[in-house]
Amino acid sequence: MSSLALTARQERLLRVIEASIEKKGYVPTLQEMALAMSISSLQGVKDHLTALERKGYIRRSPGRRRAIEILQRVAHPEGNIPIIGRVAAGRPLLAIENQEGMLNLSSEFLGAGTHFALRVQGDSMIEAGIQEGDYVIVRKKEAADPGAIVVALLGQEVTVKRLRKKGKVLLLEAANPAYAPIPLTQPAPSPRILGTVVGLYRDFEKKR
Amino acid sequence: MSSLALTARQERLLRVIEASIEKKGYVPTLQEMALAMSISSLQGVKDHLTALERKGYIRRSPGRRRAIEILQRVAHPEGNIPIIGRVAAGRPLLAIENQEGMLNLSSEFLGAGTHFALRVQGDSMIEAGIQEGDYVIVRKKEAADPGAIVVALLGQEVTVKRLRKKGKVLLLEAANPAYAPIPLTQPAPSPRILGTVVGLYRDFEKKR
DNA sequence: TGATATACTGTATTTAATTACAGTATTCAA
DNA sequence: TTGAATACTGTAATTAAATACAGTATATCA
Repeated sequence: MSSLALTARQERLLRVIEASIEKKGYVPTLQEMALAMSISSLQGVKDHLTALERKGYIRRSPGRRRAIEILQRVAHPEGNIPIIGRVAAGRPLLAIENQEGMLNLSSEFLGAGTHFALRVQGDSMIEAGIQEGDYVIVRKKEAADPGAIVVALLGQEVTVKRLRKKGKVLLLEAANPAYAPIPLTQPAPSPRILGTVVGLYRDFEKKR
Repeated sequence: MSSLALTARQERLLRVIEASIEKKGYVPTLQEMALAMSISSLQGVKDHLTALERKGYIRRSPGRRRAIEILQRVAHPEGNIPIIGRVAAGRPLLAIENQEGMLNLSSEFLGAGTHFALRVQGDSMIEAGIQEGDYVIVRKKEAADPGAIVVALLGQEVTVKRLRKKGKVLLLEAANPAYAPIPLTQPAPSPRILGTVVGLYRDFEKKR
């Protein structure tokens, strides 16, 4: 199901169409697209649409007005958060290595900010009701308050821990007492907080 | 923000439009609406649209094609599951008494069937990782396999329990050993299974 | 080095889809 | 008891918007 890559202009147009559907609820006209893309001729827009259709991103019904069906989105819709499989430690700060899927939550539950979901491995937070296989919903944020459950990068590994303050030092503490707490002021590679856990989703059916 | 009530035909038309947007991604034409409504004249459809606009359910841009914006939905969109506050025991089988909000999950997580969400009260399932305040996502189903976590109606109360089979009798068992198991073959009022717990959502922020 | 894709401008034509007009039949509240 | 809203049929006129045609320029690949 891998589609051909889009050029910058083609992707831009697809985003314009997606934005109109998102905001207004209907497909824009060629003239509206041309305006949004700063193209004076409708033929320019049409060429892009033809390319988008050929590449499998949209489907048109010839002749009919505004009959563009989006088969494959490029922009994340509002409230759709990516489930990431692996977190890369390099630059940019949080590169999404392989996106495993999407989790859609209504935005009133998410609040502001950028979110991602992560599948929990291991049982270090079992005492806090977070089990292996659960998806934690994380808001990207490099600082957090003591007491909050955070996602932190320890070298190459990503862990879910509770942030604690012991005197003056911040600790990453597992809810399971079998794991030792890790001070945040550790020598290289220093642990880095990626975000705060704001939600949790568990699938009782597809859990393996 | 209370709008005027819709007649049966007006509501039907609004559902037709919503269905097209949901499925195809764009607004249907008057002729398509007429076909779906079994109306032979476009004027009939137009009259309904005028009524829908006057009542504040849609917004049209005069003259422009397929420029219908839905301001207020009547049907639950795909993947949007209602969070119910109270479950009524009477008829219909599961009347939604007061809807507290909506939880939107992408349908690949939900699978087929009708779903609703319920806020967990009490700690009877704490051992299974289900805490007070969590939202359990339930698929409506009157039967369940032993081992599944179910939502059952006990008289006027709704509880989350695990279904067990002991010999020939089915039991509703709390994960917390402090609670005694309840046999399903109990005298009146007999417990009734409302559905199977297929998912769980926890909000770490708004939890009170 | 010629073929093919991208990325447009500009005008003319066509048609899908809305709008307009003229009616009919019920129901319901003032 | 009449006026207003709902719920349509049927035809004709209009126009928003897609399509068609004829170009230009650049980049890339084989």
